[in-house]
This record gives sequence, C-alpha cells and structure tokens, in this order.
Amino acid sequence: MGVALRDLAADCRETVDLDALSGIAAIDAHNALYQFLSIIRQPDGTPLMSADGQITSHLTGLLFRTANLVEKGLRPVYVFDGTPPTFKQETIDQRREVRTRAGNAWKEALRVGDIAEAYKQASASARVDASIIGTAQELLTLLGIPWVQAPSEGEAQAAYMARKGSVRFAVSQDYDSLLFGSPVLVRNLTVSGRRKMRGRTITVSPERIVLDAFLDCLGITREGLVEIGILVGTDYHPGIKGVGGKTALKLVRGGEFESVIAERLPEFDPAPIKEFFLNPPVSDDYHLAWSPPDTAGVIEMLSGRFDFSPERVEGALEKFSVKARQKTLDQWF
DNA sequence: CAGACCAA
DNA sequence: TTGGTCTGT
Repeated sequence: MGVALRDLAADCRETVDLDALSGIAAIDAHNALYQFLSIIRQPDGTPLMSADGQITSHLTGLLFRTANLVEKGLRPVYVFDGTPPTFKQETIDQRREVRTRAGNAWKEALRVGDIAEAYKQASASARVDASIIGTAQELLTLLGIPWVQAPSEGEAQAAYMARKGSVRFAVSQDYDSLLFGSPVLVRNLTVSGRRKMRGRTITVSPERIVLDAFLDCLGITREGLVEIGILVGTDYHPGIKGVGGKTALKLVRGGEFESVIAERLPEFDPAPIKEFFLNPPVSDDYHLAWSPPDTAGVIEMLSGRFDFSPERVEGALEKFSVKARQKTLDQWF
C-alpha cells in the first residue's frame, strides 16, 4: 500500500519546515524503532551494541531524535502496538520469513566480503522484539516523554488521539493512519534533512498530509480511501495483483470496488478489513504528561548499562530543559 | 538516523 | 553555510 498511496499523494501533500510544526505529535513507535534498527548500523550491517551484546541502535535514534523534537518545541508521545487483528497473521508470518532469509543472506554476504550487500541484508533482517520495545519504553519514561499502549494497531490509536484533539498530528512513514482517520499525518519528521539515496545525499523535508484536503484532491471519501488501500494491498491482505494506485482510484471513483473484488477475488470478504480501518479498537486509557528528564537515571541506563558516552548523553539531555524553555514562549512543562 | 569534524 | 566522510555501541 505504501508505494501505491505515495503515488496518489504526490500532488496532494505539502512539504513543511520543521520549525513550522508545533504541538503534540503522536509518533508510531514501531515505525520509528524499526527505522532506527534498520538504518543505524556499521557499514557491514552490525548494529550498535553494548559490550555485552545488547542492541542499542534504537536507543541512540530515540534519544537524539526525541531531544531534537523537544528542542524544536514539539511535544512527542510515542504510541506502541498492542495485539494485532487475527487477519494480520499471514503478513506477520511472511515478514518473519523475509527477515530470516535476510539474516542468512547477511551472513553469506559477510562470508564473501560484499559489504554493501551485507548492510542491505542486515537492514532487512531488523526486528522490533520485546527487548527493543522494553528498553525503548524504559528510556522514554526516564526522558519524561509519555508513551501510550494501543489495544491493537498503534496507527489506529494515534489516529484516534488526533481525531479527538489530544494530539495535533500523527507521525509515521506509513499512510495507514490516514485510513484510520487521522486528520493530519506527518512523514519524514527528522531534523537533519539529509538522507542517502542511491549513494547520493539528498535533502528530505517533513511532509504533511491533511486528510480532508487529500480526499478532496482525489475526489473520494475516507471509505473510498480504505477501498483503495484494500485493492492495492494492506497489512491485512495482499490486494489485487496488478492493481496500483491509479487503477484503484479509478475503480473506487467509479463505484466498482465491490464488483471488482467479487470478480477478481471471489473468496475474499473485504468487509472485516474495511470495518477495522473505519472503526478500529482504540482506547481512552491514556494520560499525556511531559516532565523534565531524570538525568541521572538516563545516564545510569545508557552509559552504565549500554556503554553510551556520558558526554554525548548529557549533550542530548541539555536539549530537553534549557534550550527548550528558552525557545518556547508558552509554558512547556 | 544523528553528531562531530573537516573542506570548499 | 553547505556537503562529504567517519563514527556512534
């Protein structure tokens, strides 16, 4: 779905300066952690690790990105996934299989000395497991940054919080939060806009997609957007082979969703997936509060247990209190 | 990804 | 100020 919707979004989005963004941002925690784990690695693919072998790539990413967002006056809240719907199981199994294969290909690339291939395969083998999630939550708590446990999909919970007005926008690289009804989605929420693409470094700005404008731009309703997602494929079903964004948009606008599903996928009932996007399990059981970081606790964790340089950690922590208060006029804590 | 450092 | 390279754990 990601690629297909990106094509449709091309003319219906706006790039924004990070400084123009303010307020509370509900960040898709799984999406952020996965990115950190896949990208923050040594050239041969080895992730950053403490001396005793615990992976720390996600903690590095989380610390510095959160510090930067806070310094810019944004208030992040991280939303963690809960129990996935049963119809996601096939996708989950497939992804595990792909990761396992990539892990083997990583070892093989190292054996033959292909460093670039090793990095690529290592990235693809990245897995957000329980210890990654646990240490991420522990760090956020020490940083004084709230996190929310979603009952089901994190993107659905983030969208619900945005719709309620608890947060100003959802943050993810995926488009799912729009299908879940988030009024605003921000992608590429990074500070240094540099990104390596095919060897070259290009500048990437945050990208804001406003749901109502997006739907107007495409001439569809939110239900129609969900139908497009189902046709091109979602986390819950592969969709119809050969149908991309353009074709899906045409079919949905022509009211042919049901008929083309009946014709091409007679065994498939899209109703539960449609219902899941339009009315997902969400929770009101959250409380958003930001507090100054527990400086000693963060250093104890990151430097004491994970071998981070205390100087680097302290430098990041400074962005949470001093500068943040200087930069924002309104009371922050 | 983000920070540190260096060169143009 | 911008862009490149190296490093972080």
